[in-house]
Amino acid sequence: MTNDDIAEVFLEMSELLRIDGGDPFRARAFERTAKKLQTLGRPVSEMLAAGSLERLHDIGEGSVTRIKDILRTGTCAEHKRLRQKLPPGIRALLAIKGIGARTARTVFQHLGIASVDQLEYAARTGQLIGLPGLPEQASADILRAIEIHKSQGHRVLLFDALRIGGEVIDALKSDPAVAALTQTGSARRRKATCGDLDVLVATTERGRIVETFAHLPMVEHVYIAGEGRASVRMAPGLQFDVRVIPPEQYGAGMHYFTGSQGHNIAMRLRANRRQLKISDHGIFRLPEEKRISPGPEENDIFRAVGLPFIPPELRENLGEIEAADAGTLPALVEPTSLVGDLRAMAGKSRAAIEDVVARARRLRLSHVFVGVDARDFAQRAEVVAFHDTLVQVQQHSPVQVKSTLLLTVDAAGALNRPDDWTEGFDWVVARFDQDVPDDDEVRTRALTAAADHGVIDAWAHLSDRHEGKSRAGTPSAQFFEAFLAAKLAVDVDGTYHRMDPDEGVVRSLVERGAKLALASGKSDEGLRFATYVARRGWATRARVLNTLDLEGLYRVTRRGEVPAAAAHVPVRNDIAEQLKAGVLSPALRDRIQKFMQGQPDHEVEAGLMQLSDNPLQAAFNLLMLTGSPQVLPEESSDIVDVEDDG
DNA sequence: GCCGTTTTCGGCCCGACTGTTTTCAGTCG
Repeated sequence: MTNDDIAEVFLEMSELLRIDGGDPFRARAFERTAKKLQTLGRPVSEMLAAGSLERLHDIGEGSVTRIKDILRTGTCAEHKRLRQKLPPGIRALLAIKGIGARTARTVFQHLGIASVDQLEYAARTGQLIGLPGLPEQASADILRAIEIHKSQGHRVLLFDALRIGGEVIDALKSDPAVAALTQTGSARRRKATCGDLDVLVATTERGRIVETFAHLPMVEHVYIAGEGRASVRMAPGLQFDVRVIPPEQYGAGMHYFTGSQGHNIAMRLRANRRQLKISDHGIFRLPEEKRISPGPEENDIFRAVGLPFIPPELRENLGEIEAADAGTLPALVEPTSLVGDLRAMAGKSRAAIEDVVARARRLRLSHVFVGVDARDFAQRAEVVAFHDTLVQVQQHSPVQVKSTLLLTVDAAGALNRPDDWTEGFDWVVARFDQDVPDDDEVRTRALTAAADHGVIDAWAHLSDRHEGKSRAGTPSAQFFEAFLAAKLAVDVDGTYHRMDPDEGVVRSLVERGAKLALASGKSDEGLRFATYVARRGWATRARVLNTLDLEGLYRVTRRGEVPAAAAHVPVRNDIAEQLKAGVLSPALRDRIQKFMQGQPDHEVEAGLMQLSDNPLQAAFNLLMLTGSPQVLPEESSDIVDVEDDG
C-alpha cells in the first residue's frame, strides 16, 4: 500500500462526503490529508513508526487512526460507511466543469445517475428538465461540459507550458497599454506538468486587452471573455487563461495567480489571524476593510504577514510558510550559481560533442561533462576513440571538456559493461535497468552491490519519470540510507520530458544531506529545468555540485583527489552581473534593445537567461524596470538571503 | 477534521461568475 493508495482513499472519502452533503469542512480536511500524503517523499508507514506523522501540519489524531486502519485493511470505517451510501463511480461527475457536489447529489437521488455516460444520456433524453436546483438550460450546459471533458488531454509538460506562454506574452507585450505581464500559475512555480496555463497582465485598458487575447491566432475556441479575464482553448485539451488587472494591483495579483491554492489559503489564514485580508486586489485591514497597501510588489504580500519573500517554486503549502516564519527558508540554488553541466548527453559523434560544448560556452559554463550511454560502446576500442575525440575538441574550446558514462545496473547489481571501461571517465552515473522491479528491497540491494564496484559517482532516474509520470514508487528510508552510505550524488536529469527524480525524492535526499549533480541530459535547456527540480526540492547552492569548480567537485565526492588536468580559470560574465544588479549603462541598454529586435548577442542572451527562462521577456522587463521603477521584473531578484547550510 | 501571536471552542480564503430560489446558492480557480 503506497502513499498514493492511502491518499486515494482519503480523496474518495472527501468527495463522497461532499456529495453526501456532510460537513464540508470535514471533507476539506480529508482532502488536505490526501494532498499531504501525496507529497510526503517517504513511505507513510515509516513516519508512523517514528511517531513523526502527527507532527505534520493538517494531519491530526483522526487521520493517524484512519491511516493505520487503511494500512492494515485497505479501508476504514468512514470509508466503508460512505461506500455503502454512494457508488464510488459517482465521483467521476465532479470532474465535469460546472458539476459540483450539489448537482451530483441531485441527479443521483432523483435519477440514480452515477457515471458520466449515464449523465450524458439523461441530458440528451431531457430527463434533467425540472430537477430541483437545475436551471432550465442545464442539459445543454452539461452536454457541452461533457464534450470538453472528453477532449481533455493529459497535463502539459513545463517545457511546452513555458513555450506557449512565451508566445502569448510576445504577442501581448507590444501593446503600449500593457504595463507589465508575466506567466503565473503552476508554470511559474515550475511544476513538471501544468493543468492549464495562466498569464497575468497589468494595464489600464482591461477590456481591450482581453479582446486582443481572445483574438490571437493560436486561440481555437473562447470559453469566456469578460471584463477582467478570458479563458480559451489553444489546442485540444489545452486551456489558457488570461487575467487582466489594474497596474497598482499587479503584485497582489501575481501572488494570488501564482498559487498554489493550498499556499494561498494558508497565507490568508495567517493574514486573518493578524486582522488582515489578502486578496488578488491587495491587502486590507479588518474589520473595516481599509486598503493598507497599494500592493504593486509581490513582496508586499509577504511583508504584510511578517514573512520574507517565498520563491514561487516553494509555494505548495508543504512547510514553506512555517520555514519562512522560523527564518529557516533555504536560499535556493540559482541558475547564476552554476559553473558546470555534469551530464550533457551527446553520444560518440564529434559533431554532437561539439554541439554540447558550444551550448556550455553560450551558457558561460567553465566545464561540461559530455555524456555517453555505455550501450553505445560494443568494444573497448570505441571507448578509447571517444576519449581521443574529446581531447581533440578540448584543444579548440575555452570550456573544460570532461566525460560522463551512463551505465545500467540489473537487479543483482551488475553493471552492463566491464568495470575497467569506466577508466578515463571523469564522472560515472548509474541507473536501474527497466527490468529491475519496483521493489524497495531489491533496489536497495542492487544499488549497494553496484556501488561496491567503486566506480559510480551518481545515480540517475530515481523516479523513472517520463512525460510527467513517475513510474517508480517513493523509496524507503532504508534505500535513502544505502544511497548516502554509498557516497552517491543524485543525478537530476533536466531533459524536458523527464525532470527526474521528482521533487519529493529530491527534497527527501537533500534533507538527509545528499548532493545534487544537475544534468542537461538530452535537452538544450536541460540544465535550467534540472535547476527547477532542485529548487522545488529545497536545494541550496551548497547542495549542488554544479556550483563548484572541478577541484571543489572532486574534493567533495568519492574521488577525493583532484586530477592534475583540472586546473582552470572560471569564466565570468560581467554582463550577467550588470543585468542581475539591474544597472544598465546606455551602451548595454542599446545592446539589449538590439537583441530584442532580433540581433544575435550571445553574451546578452546568456546574461538574460540567468535572470529568466525567457530571455526576451527578461529583456522586456529590464527595460520596463529602468523606465518605471515601481514595477518588478519577473522572477525572484529579491529572494531571501538566508545563511546557506554548507 | 484541524487548529490557536485574543481561542481546547468556534471558526474554517476570497472574489467572480452564473442563474434566478430579487438576496442567495453553487461552482470555479
